[in-house]
Amino acid sequence: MTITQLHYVLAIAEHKNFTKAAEKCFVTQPTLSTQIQKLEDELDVLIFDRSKKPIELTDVGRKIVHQAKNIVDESDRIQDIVDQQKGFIGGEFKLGIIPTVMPTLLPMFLKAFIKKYPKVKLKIEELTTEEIIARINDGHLDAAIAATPLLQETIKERVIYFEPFVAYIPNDHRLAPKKKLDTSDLDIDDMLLLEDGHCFRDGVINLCKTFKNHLDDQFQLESGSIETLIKLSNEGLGMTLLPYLHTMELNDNQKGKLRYFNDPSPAREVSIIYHKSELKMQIIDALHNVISGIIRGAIAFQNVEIISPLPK
Amino acid sequence: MTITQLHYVLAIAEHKNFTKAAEKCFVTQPTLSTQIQKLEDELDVLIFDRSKKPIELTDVGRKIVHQAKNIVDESDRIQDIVDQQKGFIGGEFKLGIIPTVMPTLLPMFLKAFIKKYPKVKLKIEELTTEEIIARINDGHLDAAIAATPLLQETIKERVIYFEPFVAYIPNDHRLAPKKKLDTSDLDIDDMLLLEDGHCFRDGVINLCKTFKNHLDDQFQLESGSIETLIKLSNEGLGMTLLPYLHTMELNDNQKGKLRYFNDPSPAREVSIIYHKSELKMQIIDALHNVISGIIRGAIAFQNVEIISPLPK
DNA sequence: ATTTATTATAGATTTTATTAATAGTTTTTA
DNA sequence: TAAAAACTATTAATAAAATCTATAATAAAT
Repeated sequence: MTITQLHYVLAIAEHKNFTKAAEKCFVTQPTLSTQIQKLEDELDVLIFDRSKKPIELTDVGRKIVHQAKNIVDESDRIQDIVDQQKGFIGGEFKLGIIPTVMPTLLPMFLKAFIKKYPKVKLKIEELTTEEIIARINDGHLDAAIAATPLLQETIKERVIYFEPFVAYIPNDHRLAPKKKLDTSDLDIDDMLLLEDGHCFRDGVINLCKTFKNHLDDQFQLESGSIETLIKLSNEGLGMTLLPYLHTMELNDNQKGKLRYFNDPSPAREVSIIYHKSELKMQIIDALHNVISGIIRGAIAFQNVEIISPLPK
Repeated sequence: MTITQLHYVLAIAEHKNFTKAAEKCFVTQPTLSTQIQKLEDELDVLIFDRSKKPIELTDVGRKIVHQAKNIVDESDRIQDIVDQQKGFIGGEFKLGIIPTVMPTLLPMFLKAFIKKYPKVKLKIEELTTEEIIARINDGHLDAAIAATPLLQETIKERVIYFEPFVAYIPNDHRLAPKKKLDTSDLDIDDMLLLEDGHCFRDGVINLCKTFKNHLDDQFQLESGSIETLIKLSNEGLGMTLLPYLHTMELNDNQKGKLRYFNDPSPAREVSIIYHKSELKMQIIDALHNVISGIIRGAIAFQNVEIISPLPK
């Protein structure tokens, strides 16, 4: 049994197709077939059921794939150990970021990071929390920046900052006269929300639900971006809530519509999250250091109340 | 990087000598040298410091060896998974047994076990608890039978039975007239003990210490076997304590000298212990089942007080 | 029935691992 | 300090293997 064979097994398990898996492994399909057969001979079990289309795993196959993933992960860590020893921070690193964090946070730290760690090839993808969790678990992401806590057994979280919710209220709104808001002022029914799948949406709903038991499921309007929410609000279609960092680039007219919350302000917790196997931990450390160093200047709220980003 | 190379690394780390390691791996020394060099080239670090005699690990080397052990363990488990699937119980299995359990327990279960699982090649070694712990941790033992609890982070325990302590008291001893004993009757100073290193000795000391604060370190006599203790006691040199199973093969005259304890009788807990990685778990299960099935007929004490087998 | 998609097989080629013999070190011993 | 002993590294030949190209076989889809 070789580690290469295990890589092949994982690739086939993922693509359910010898030919595609072979491409991903940069070998020809017969190579893959032969190696899988050799492994199956050696173990004297069938790992794949080739009679089904697309190919399926046998029962033992499923367990073997799971174990193979362990072994491949653990063997990747040998290179990690060497890198750590040498103080080498480099290589490809796949980072996911949720949509409501991406446009504000990324410009703040990206330049500083690639300057400080030029050997890291960052591949950044905008993904929802749900997609991020799946991809961290299957190894397609090395880490991600998301709202926490996520209560995921297999994923570790390291808090970067707390970002308060700020209300954006049109001039004719019932709350416009108030200088500061309390969470009890909020009413989900005149709140503009992001569309389904955004955890910031779920955070806002959770916040409102704390003071309202039943949730009327027919919201008037939903949007895919915070910029749109602001424009809709300007049209008098309702108030909305913004993450603090989004308020920094507003013009003076828009800033006049902002209303902050009384302490403890509701806030979301933004963390760098990664698989519990802690692969590429040096790069995760580096990211955490760069981001929290930069964010410390821009945001420094202590007395906040964390709102869960999870739906329901 | 191949699993074979990792095996080579582990062998050299263990024997601190390329030539000996090569023998253990059933290859020639140049093969080993070449493979290690290839691995060192690939990782671009030195794993071994060949300037020292005997050879030493570098700092990274130590970490790599530790990780290599993980990987090799995890890859062994693939065969385990297959065996489990097939219901196959076989292969080599190295079992350690402490000296005070060996002569009584082994004859009881060995025959039944090899009859029920003829494909398992049991290799049994008599070892002290300390040796057992070391060898389970470094992988030289698959499991062992020892007195517990051992409070070892890396080792799991599965209780097989509780074995009461029984006093063996010469006719002229001050306790001889008593029908039943209490632990408070015991005095470490007229107790015949096994020599250092036996956990049964430590158990007896712990038992006596519960009622005596300071321990006089000058015992008159110490012996390496329980049979000798009985003979010494017959000579009037003091009383001694025996594990219950040892009392079953005494002759009638000797049985007359036995005194049992009032409930809850002091007892030792005898368990099958194994590394937390749970390799070869099917065989461990099989052993546990056979032994507890057999022991259930011979020993069935419930109301006992477990005495720790650990020194100090 | 024909096409398409997919895995298996065969034979040639390249790569890799292994060995035996030996060279080059370092350490031990006389 | 020289000789012997004990080790590891190197070399060259050989055996083993992994991989490739080309092709066959097979099953599903049209």
